[in-house]
Amino acid sequence: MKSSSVEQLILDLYAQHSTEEAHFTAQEVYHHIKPRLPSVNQSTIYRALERMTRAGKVSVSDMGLGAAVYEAVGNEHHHHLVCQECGRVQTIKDESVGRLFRQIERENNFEVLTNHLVLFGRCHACRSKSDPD
Amino acid sequence: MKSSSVEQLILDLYAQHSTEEAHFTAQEVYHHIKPRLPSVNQSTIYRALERMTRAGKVSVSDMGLGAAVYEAVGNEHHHHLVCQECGRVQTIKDESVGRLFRQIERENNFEVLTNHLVLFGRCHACRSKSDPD
DNA sequence: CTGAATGCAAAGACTTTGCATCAGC
DNA sequence: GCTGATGCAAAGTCTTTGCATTCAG
Repeated sequence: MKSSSVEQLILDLYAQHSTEEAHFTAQEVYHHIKPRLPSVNQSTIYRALERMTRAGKVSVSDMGLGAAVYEAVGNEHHHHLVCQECGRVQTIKDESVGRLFRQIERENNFEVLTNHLVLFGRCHACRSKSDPD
Repeated sequence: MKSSSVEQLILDLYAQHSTEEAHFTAQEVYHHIKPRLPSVNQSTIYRALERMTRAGKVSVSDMGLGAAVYEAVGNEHHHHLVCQECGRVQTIKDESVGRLFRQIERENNFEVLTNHLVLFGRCHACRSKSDPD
């Protein structure tokens, strides 16, 4: 099936950014697309993102921003560490995560579809600042 | 520091449920507390939950309900598998998750504070139904 | 022609906030 | 009296939805 023009623009947006850093809220996607397609409406963005999520083209997750973030689904899975104090986001590539998911699938008879793990905590800088162990 | 009466009622609510199943949205907490403390206001619940989260008494996570869910922080960490098709929630206790978190902490110099992992996917029943591998 | 995608406007849901009041120390 | 907690009402965001229109096959 051919993608709608909006879907293509969304994919272009992701293509313009490094895979690991490209995670946008629906609102951010909207503000990026709007200048390229001035007639576009917010609801169209929400509907396109939902369609693409169902189709496995993008994944959605909660990074603690009060809004869902979407990113393109690529071959390389990666995960994020979000600092609750300074908001810094670190990207980690960790095969261990995939291994754990496979193990959980086996042990629980459950197909894990989450492919983007977001963990919250405190980054090194914030730990050094407030609580020098 | 002494807890406010609202905090105590919230803790009571969690005490009344098995630790593993007690995850409520702020709205659900409100509707549980309201009959016990009719004067209570929604904003008080939100403020109490935020305070308790900061104090490490409850943890917050996104279970795909469109609202944050809060649960009491206990000694035993547990995690949830949420079926995207039927909504079923499975609880898993998995030391592997804790081990992975510790490993991520070491490798990334980051203190992981997330202690409740939520993974989305398809449960056994839904897999059998729609896609008998 | 028919189903999917879109625009538009409105509504819905969750959450936050400013301000006044109240309670505890 | 001061600080934190609460009530109240309003606003702010994010997101969904109903309906009419347009687009593609």
